[in-house]
Amino acid sequence: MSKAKKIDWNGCPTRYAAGIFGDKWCLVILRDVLLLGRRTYSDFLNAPEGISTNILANRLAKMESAGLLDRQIDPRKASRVCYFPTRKARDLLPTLISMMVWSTQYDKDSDAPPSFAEAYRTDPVATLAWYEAEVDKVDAAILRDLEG
Amino acid sequence: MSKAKKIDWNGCPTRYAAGIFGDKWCLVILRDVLLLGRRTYSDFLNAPEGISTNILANRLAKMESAGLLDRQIDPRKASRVCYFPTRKARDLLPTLISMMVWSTQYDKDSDAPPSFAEAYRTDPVATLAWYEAEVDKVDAAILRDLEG
DNA sequence: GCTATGTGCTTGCATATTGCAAGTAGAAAT
DNA sequence: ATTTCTACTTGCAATATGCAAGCACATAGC
Repeated sequence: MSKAKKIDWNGCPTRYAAGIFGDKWCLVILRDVLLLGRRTYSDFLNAPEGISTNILANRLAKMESAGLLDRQIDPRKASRVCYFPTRKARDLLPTLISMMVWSTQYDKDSDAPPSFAEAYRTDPVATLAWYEAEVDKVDAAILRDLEG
Repeated sequence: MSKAKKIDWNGCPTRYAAGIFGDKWCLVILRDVLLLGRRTYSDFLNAPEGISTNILANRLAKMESAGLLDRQIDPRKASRVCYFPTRKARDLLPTLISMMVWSTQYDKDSDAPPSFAEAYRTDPVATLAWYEAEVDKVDAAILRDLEG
């Protein structure tokens, strides 16, 4: 007899995106993994925002099953787990950057250098390419290390 | 394990953006007001997502005080209230659209026509300009009516 | 004026989600 | 052998949400 008025969050592109962006912790983890080179549980835990351990575990699982993070155990040090951004996550870089450009414009207390938004406005394609390359570099370095 | 080089700057634009994007209901209202021409409390209430009345009132107040919505009472019909997107909100259009392009790429059940993402990828500037113009048209029509 | 309806909320309460502190399990280091 | 490190899990109190109802004020029709 369940009325099950559960709405389908797929379909509408905004709703679908809200599945990740509509959660501040997912957003912060996305930033960490795409822009700050953080990869491990404790990396995320030690971010200044102060996520709590249960929420972190919950979000990492959620983002892994959403196909955004790739969970890999270090073969030479099994107590270490790395979360890598998938292509699907990397494809969110333009959105993240666009969001950050907006923030630097409207947040009076923003510490981000004006050069960031300026670079993006001058040449968005090149700026995005630079960030993409940075993600690649970080991933390559960590993977190289994992594989020996 | 070698220390991965971190992209480093002092502030946190992601956190600021998370104030709006990190809440699914704010995102939905933003979509409604920027892309679907919804302006009133009941417009938002009748959206298929089914926001509840207390949450809607709470988010409208939050978004108004965040400078995203401009609350205006119809001078000729005082029971009607319109929420207009501010410039600050309009400047989120590129982020919203970028997010939606990503969704249409990854949501298998997406309702959005492929032409949407295609148009954006072919000519992002023109596509954004078109959406901006749409917001202007809707606002102009409502304002013209309000002011007589 | 009197009633009905429309519009934009507020209130109360059950349920769900979160934050915090503590604990646990399996490596790894000493 | 014991401590520490890393990645979690668990329990519980606080907070946020969903749902239904109610409320204030404003037109609209009679």
